Amino acid sequence: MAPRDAEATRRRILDAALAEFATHGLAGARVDRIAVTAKANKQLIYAYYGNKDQLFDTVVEHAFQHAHDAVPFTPDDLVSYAATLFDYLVEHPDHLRIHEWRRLERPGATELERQLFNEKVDDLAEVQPNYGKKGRFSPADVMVIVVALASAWALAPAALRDLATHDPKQQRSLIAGSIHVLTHYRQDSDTAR
Amino acid sequence: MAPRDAEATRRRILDAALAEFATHGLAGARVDRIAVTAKANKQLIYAYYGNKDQLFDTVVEHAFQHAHDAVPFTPDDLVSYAATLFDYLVEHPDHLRIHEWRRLERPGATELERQLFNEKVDDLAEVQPNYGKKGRFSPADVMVIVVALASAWALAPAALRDLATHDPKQQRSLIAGSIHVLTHYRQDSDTAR
DNA sequence: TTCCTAACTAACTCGTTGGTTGCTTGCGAT
DNA sequence: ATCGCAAGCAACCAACGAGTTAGTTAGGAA
Repeated sequence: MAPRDAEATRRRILDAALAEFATHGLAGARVDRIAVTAKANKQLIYAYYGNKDQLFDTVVEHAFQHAHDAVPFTPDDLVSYAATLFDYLVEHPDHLRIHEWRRLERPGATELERQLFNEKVDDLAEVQPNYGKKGRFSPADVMVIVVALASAWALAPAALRDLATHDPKQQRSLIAGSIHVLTHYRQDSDTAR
Repeated sequence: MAPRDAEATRRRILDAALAEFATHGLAGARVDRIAVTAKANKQLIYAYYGNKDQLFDTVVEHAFQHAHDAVPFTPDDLVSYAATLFDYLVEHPDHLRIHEWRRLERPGATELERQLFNEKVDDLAEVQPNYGKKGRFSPADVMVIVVALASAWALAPAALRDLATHDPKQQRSLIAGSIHVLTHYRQDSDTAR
């Protein structure tokens, strides 16, 4: 398995690419560095993944699938879903960064991504059909809030994050609490100024 | 004012740099492109701003100051603060992008940034001294939530954003409503699973 | 008018980087 | 054993891009 194992080499390259792209982004990443980290010849990167852009796309797709598999969606319990998503982001900061780079450097959504979100939103709509009313949260808007809160501390400006809680346990507790409140105490009047 | 106006040239370069960095980031930006856009000679960029990195830092600092001036902080009315912040982000997508790039490519906070956030958090602590209790939101944590919600739609994954409301008015209403609920209905028990 | 300085410019340098080429090496089938 | 082919490699290259240099032009002061 050690020598001449194409599959293992592919994986080593992909892992190295994930690390490189996560820290430097698409434009900042260096193919040579990926080759060194992966202990693979540079040419193999091109042989297996085409070019830098395609390699990046492959990394993104993998990260997405990985996250989807690791964080099961529970439309009837958004509190624990947010908590699980939060835990995932804490444990895989590289994946979060990859998605940020991707949003900035490669706008647009892949088919897989679209499909996974559609699925989630549909599941949510089934459980909470009343969301759809005017002025209320649509299922997709609910997801937006959930995702935003789960990544709130991770995405906060450094200067602010330094002032806030550093304890992940407490962060998760605050996120879960917020979502609990939001899903149970809905305001009736329009957002008074 | 047209010819040989150093101040105007400096500003043109800065504007061009903002646009270039906002779309391509630090690593992806091209100094030559900035020079062309600014209708200035490349050397002037180096004469006025040192090098690419310093130019980027200057742009970031300017954007930060601009946002701070445009969005007055109202610690006693977080709902309207969030709404105003949201409006600013909608009207200045470049500034939001610049700050994202900055978080990814130039970690760490500048002195100005630290100072502005300290100020806000202190103001908030004064108005809401009870926030500090254990398990509750500290002022900084409140700010984290407010910022996260104000930028929730802007930062959502493309595939999800496509499914959610596109109407900024409604987005703002949902943001304001969420913050209203969060600041008025605090949960008592610890985030039940 | 003449000088001096600041604003501005064109053309170059040179290290870097994505991508390629031609070759060698090991492994499994015949 | 040997043939065929996929896996792997070192060296190369053209293009690019940050930063520099040596010079020209405008405009105000003496």
